Order: sequence, then C-alpha cells, then structure tokens
Amino acid sequence: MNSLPPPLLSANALLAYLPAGELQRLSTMLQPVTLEFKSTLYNVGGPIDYVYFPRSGIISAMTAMGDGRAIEVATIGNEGMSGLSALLGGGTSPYDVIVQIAGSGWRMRSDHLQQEADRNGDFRKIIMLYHDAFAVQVAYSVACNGLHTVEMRCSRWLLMTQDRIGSPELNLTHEFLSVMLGVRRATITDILNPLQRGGLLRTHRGMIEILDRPGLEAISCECYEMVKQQFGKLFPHRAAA
Amino acid sequence: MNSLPPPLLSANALLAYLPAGELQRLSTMLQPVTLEFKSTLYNVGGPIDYVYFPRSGIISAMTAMGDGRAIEVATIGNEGMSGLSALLGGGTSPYDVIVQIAGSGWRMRSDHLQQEADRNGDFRKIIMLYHDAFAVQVAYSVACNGLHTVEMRCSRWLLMTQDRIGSPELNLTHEFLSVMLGVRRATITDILNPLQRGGLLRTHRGMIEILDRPGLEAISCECYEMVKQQFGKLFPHRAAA
DNA sequence: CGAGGTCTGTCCGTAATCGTACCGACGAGC
DNA sequence: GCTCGTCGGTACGATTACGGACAGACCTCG
Repeated sequence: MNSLPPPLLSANALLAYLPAGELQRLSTMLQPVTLEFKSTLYNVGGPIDYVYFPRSGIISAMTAMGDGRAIEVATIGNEGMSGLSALLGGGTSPYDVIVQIAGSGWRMRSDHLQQEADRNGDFRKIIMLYHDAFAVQVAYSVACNGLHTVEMRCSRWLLMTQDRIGSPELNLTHEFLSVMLGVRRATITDILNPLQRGGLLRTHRGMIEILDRPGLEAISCECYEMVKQQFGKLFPHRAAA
Repeated sequence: MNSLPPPLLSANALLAYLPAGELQRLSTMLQPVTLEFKSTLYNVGGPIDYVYFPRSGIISAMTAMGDGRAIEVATIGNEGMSGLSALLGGGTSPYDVIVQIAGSGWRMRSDHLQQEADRNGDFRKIIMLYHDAFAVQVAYSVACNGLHTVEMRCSRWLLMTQDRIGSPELNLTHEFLSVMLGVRRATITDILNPLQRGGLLRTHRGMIEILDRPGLEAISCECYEMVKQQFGKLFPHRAAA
C-alpha cells in the first residue's frame, strides 16, 4: 500500500511496455517530477542532463527563429519521452524543449539512461522504436506545414493534444495555439469560430472544449491518423506481454 | 596506384572524419555504388538493408501523402549518410528515401554497421553527432515550411543543393523543384523568373545555374545558414586530426 | 526534317493567410 | 465595485500561393 509509485510508472507508455523486472530496476532511477507550464527542459544545442517520461501534460519540441517567431516541431506526452539525443545522439538537444501543458512524470539522469540502455535489453529496444515513431511524427510536421491549411493543422493539433491530455477540455489561449502552429493569433480566432458554430467545439476564455471528435477528424488532415497509427505500431504485442 | 578506392572514401565527410585505422577496417565493408536518379533506397516503414554514404549526388528523405503529393523532409549529400534508423532506430525507415540527383558513393550492410558501431569507437560517435545535425535539419524544415515564403525556401534549397553538388549548374526541372518544396510547378516559374532577371540565376531547360550566391543567401531565410552551421559543428577538430 | 514529348512562361480568378489595429469582454486582485 | 492586464472578435487591405488551363519553346528520336 505504501509502494504505489512503481506501479504507476505504467502511466507512461514506454515504461509500461517494459517487463516487470526491468521496470523494477529502473524505478530506482526514475525520479518523479512536476512539469511546470513554460519550464524549459532543454535549449537548442544545450546539454541533456535528464530525460523525461511524462505521465500527464505535454512537452513540445520547438524551433525558434531569429526574429522571435517559433513553431512546434513535435509533441511529447505520456506516449513517449524527451531527450532522445542523450542516448541516440551527441548528447545535446536539437530543439528547444518546453512544457506546454503542465503535468507530471518522471525524469532519469542521462548517464543512467546510457547505463541501462547498454544492457541491450527491452529498454533500449523500446527507445529505439520510439525514435522511429518520433521521426515519423516530425516528418509529418514537415509535410503538414508545407501542404495543409491552418484549419487542418489546427484540428490535428487539438486532436493530438486531447489524446495526450485525456480530458476534452484544453486550457490554452488562441495566442498559445497560434505560436504552436506558427500563425497569427487572429487566424486562430477565424478558424475556431466556424468550428464552434458548427458544434465541433466550445470555447471560453483560455479554454477550448472538444465536442465532436469525429467531426474534427474529418476536418483535420491525414497526418493525424498517420502519426497515431505509427505510435500504435510501437506496441504490437503489448497485450501479450 | 591500384588501390585508389580507400583514400577516396574521404570524399564523404563522415568517413573522412575517421582515424586512418578505423577507416581502413571499414573499407572492406564499404561497397562502391552508383546512386541512380529516382532509385528508391528505402520506403516508409520498410527495412534498411544498407546505409549509404554519398560521395556525389543527392539523396532526399520524402514524406508522401495519400493524395499523391509529397514533400522533402531532409537532404543527404556527401556531408552525411542515409539510414540512421538502422543503427539508432528500429531498423525501418521513417521516410521514403530517394536519389534526387544521380551520383555515387558507398554502401554498407546494416548488420556490419551495427557491428562496427558496437565497438564504440569514433564511428559510432560521429554517427550519433550526425544524428543530431540531421535532426536540426529536419527541425528547420518544419519551421521553414511553416513560416517562410516559397521564394525563401526555394533559394535555400538551391543553395543547399549547390553546396552538396559542388557545381553551380544544377540539373533539375521546375516540376522537380516544385515537388521538393511541395508547391505548384508554376509557382516555381513565377519565383525563378524575377531571380533570373535580377541576375542571381540563369536557367535553361532542365538546368538552373547559380550566378550570385550572396544574393541568393540574402533572399533565403536564416534556415540555410543555421543548418549549415550545424553541420560545421560536427567536425570541430577535424583539422587537428 | 518532322513528330511527339517534355519543359517553361503566362494568365485569370480565387482562396488562404498576413499585418495591423482597435475595441469590447472577461476576470483576478485590490 | 473598480481597475488593469489579458484574451478574444472583428475589420481592412495587401500579399502570397493556388487551381486550372493553354501555348510556345525546346529537345530527341526516328
């Protein structure tokens, strides 16, 4: 009754995938953390001291331009982890990585991650599989930004976010969404209002509630479904384990 | 006089970075290949049997959408390699990878790559560093597609390509460029003509000659310079080695 | 030399998005 | 209950890029 934390580790999909023994060993290296809104986990080119396995909330990889504009490159929720480059790269982050929706999770020192991965067990394997799914996600971000309308991208972002948050109520402002999508704040308003009139959403000050997921899916581009499928493939025999 | 191939391996920047001894050992596993225009190296989700180290020519990672449209995610020339996921991922490609400009290079079986990387020498290290530079490149593709005009992106693409090709004459059609950038063919014409009138370019049927690099750099976005710098950082002490 | 395919230039109307700006609405805190 | 900072709705012209279509230029090959 007192040892609740270890079982809860399964709230992160990557950790949940691990066999009990491996998870048990890892649990001593996983330190619970709260993910505070707007806190920076890594800067571009900066070191990755810890990797993060979210339980709730959302972490975004962002790329910032010289003129102050920025745009989201990828989203990380409880389906994944941040800081892949600590293991698979040179140990510095290729992105700015920021908490976009507050939550909690676990962190692990990068050197411990290395150690564990060097055992060449399931942990390394799952991280490498996640790497590919992450790469696919980023690839679709490229394509989506290049080929799709803001309305499609916005719908996709809301759906993705709801998947990770759980709740249909997303606490975020138009301003915030506009930064994620790299567009004007007013464009978000222009896009959300028709959706709201159509009954797909309800919005309040600082809040967007998703009412009709299938409707949003119809508006969003295939990128949503493709990326989702990709993460689904990560755990083919999870039920069997 | 007969053993020219091994020294020439240095025509690929990653291989060139390796100490002579390591390169010597690798050379037996590196098989010269020609990169034929439009040949497919990997399909999305497909296996990575070989990784490729180009000497000349250009390989593109592409993402294709269901409606037949596609867009370039990243470019690989003699500064890098294709097939990172063979080592750092699950062994399947997150992208379609296609030869966009014919050339030549070397390929290596993925299992040999694994073997060599498992020695934990410079080879693994340089590949992991390249991984981060590649990730940065992709991140800028996301940002560039989301935030910049086609004119900027087109200029950037031409500069990047010239860097990898060497020659100022690029053999490519408007149609081809339009696919890379994910825009209409006519948009390319609309963009190239003013540049040509401004003396930055000269174009022929199927050919674009770059006349004024600084001029193009001024038009292109910061993404060009940022990604270039990133690759420059890969080899900080190359001269010293 | 001629034919057919490919490549490029151009045009028109339209849709998407931007830049900028202003104002009202909301809500937390005094 | 008022104030002030934040947030959202709206408007306008300007710009970018699209979709679709057509014709001329160029090349290759027979």
